[in-house]
Amino acid sequence: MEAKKNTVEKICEMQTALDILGGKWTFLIIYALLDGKKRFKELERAVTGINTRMLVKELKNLEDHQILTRTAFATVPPTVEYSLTDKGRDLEATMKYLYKWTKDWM
Amino acid sequence: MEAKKNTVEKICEMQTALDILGGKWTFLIIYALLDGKKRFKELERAVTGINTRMLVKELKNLEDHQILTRTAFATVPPTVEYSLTDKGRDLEATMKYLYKWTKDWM
DNA sequence: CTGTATCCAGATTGATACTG
DNA sequence: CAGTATCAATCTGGATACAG
Repeated sequence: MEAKKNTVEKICEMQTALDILGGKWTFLIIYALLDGKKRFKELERAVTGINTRMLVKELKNLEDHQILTRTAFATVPPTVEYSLTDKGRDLEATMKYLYKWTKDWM
Repeated sequence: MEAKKNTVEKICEMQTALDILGGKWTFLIIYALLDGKKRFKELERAVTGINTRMLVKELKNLEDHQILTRTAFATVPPTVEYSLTDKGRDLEATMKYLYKWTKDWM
């Protein structure tokens, strides 16, 4: 019989998740991809204020953790599409409630 | 007639919220307070890995934004209690889904 | 278009020591 | 217990310049 996890244990688990998701831009990038795949430039436009260097870095981070996938096409000029994996899309509920909170309180 | 907000606009709104919530420890502190008020030392123990300086700073930040309240009692030694406001407690759904995601995928 | 590389200033974080 | 103070290390932002 498994004991119910206490708050401290839950926080430790969430810490692992927030190591990945806790970046300054991470949530916003995921949110931007919820309505479908986007190209690099589209993301740069969607996530207002981010710069190229940070976007590259965050995308790499999220790809490393299988939250999104990167697909490159050998076109000229290059086309690269980013889209959420199942793991990434599963954050939709979290995002939806975070946005609701934003609307209600900000 | 109000047009439906597009993703870019929503991201801009969420940016304001994430300016407050996006700190490295913010979500964890709020999560720790969801099951009731806690003292400074209790929070320090609950949020594994945080140090005094950051906890002070984040608590101040969250208090400034009316997400939690700070109540000091003139005892020896001092007692200070932190608890969520309605605004803070309204993040419960977001937290619940974030924890669910953590359990499912980490 | 999709990045990489570099420089630099400023903000954030962490460890430690100390106060009332 | 509940913080403050201080210093060093790390992270981040913004402006370029440039490559495939």
